[in-house]
Amino acid sequence: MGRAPCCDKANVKKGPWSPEEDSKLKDYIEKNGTGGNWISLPQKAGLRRCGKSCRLRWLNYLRPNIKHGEFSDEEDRIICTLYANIGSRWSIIAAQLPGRTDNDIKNYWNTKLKKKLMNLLPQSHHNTILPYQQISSPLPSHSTSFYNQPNTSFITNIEPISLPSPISNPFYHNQESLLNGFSTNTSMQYNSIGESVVMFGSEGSCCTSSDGSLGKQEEIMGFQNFMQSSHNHNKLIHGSDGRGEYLVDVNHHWENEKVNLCFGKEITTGLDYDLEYIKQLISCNNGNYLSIDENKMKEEKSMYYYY
DNA sequence: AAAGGTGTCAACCGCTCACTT
DNA sequence: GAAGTGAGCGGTTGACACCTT
Repeated sequence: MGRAPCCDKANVKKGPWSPEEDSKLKDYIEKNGTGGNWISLPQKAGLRRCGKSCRLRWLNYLRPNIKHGEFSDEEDRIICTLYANIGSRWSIIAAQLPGRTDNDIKNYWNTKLKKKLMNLLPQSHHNTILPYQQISSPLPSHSTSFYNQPNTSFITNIEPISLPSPISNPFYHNQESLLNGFSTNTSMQYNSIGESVVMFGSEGSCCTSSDGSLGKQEEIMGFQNFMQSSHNHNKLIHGSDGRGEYLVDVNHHWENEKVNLCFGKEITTGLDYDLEYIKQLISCNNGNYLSIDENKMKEEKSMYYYY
């Protein structure tokens, strides 16, 4: 049985929006809100448009604080980093760029940024800008050097975008001063990697028990302590494990309870990483939480801390 | 100047997910 | 639990602008 259409296709207008239609939609939503029902909105607003079309027009063009125009180098960097880590989850990437829409970012990536990166990379590196899931070769072990990890290592080293260089890469050295607020009363190991990254856990293995559970708990505790520090809000956290990498913006209003909730749920599920990660991003306070999959926690893992 | 090629981006399509009945 | 429904998402399309020959 096919699905019922969301609107009467024969009686809705398609194609570009006229200024009059824009005005009607904007006026209606400003006065009445969306009412949580896009399907009925066009009729109420006096528009011969599909509800989905109205929603898209509002979200991508009419709503307040939409940013149009050139993307900054910083925005480029964030897009590249997130794309390398989570792939084409444009809505999640958009959530990290205030004023930008997923459609905008998607178009920008497909038409400009991807080419920009390609032009900067030698042919042999072109596959490295693919998100992790699309890379056919296995993810290198964390026992290898930082810049041997795919994607993120070179992406985070761009300012503006530049090539990865194992020789010139300055990231891999310890720097205790980055660990402000990070409690060392757990036995969790950590490394700091240059001025941009702090790695939670050890490179080879951060587990302190054979099954990894204790190390995991300690890692979480350490992470929580770290995040509770006033020094460490509004930062990007990059986590990685044997199969994937992920990165989240740490909300300024990070709360301990939410961290517990988030971690606790994740640790007991063992579900597919990507799915759960996305769910966490969506469900946890504007998508600003880190998720960890238990099965993957048992593998080599680390979290990197960007600022 | 005209034709063809390319780039850009707004909008559409079809799908999944979450929620309700 | 199954079916129905709406919201939201990512991939794709198509119209238009601009560039090249």
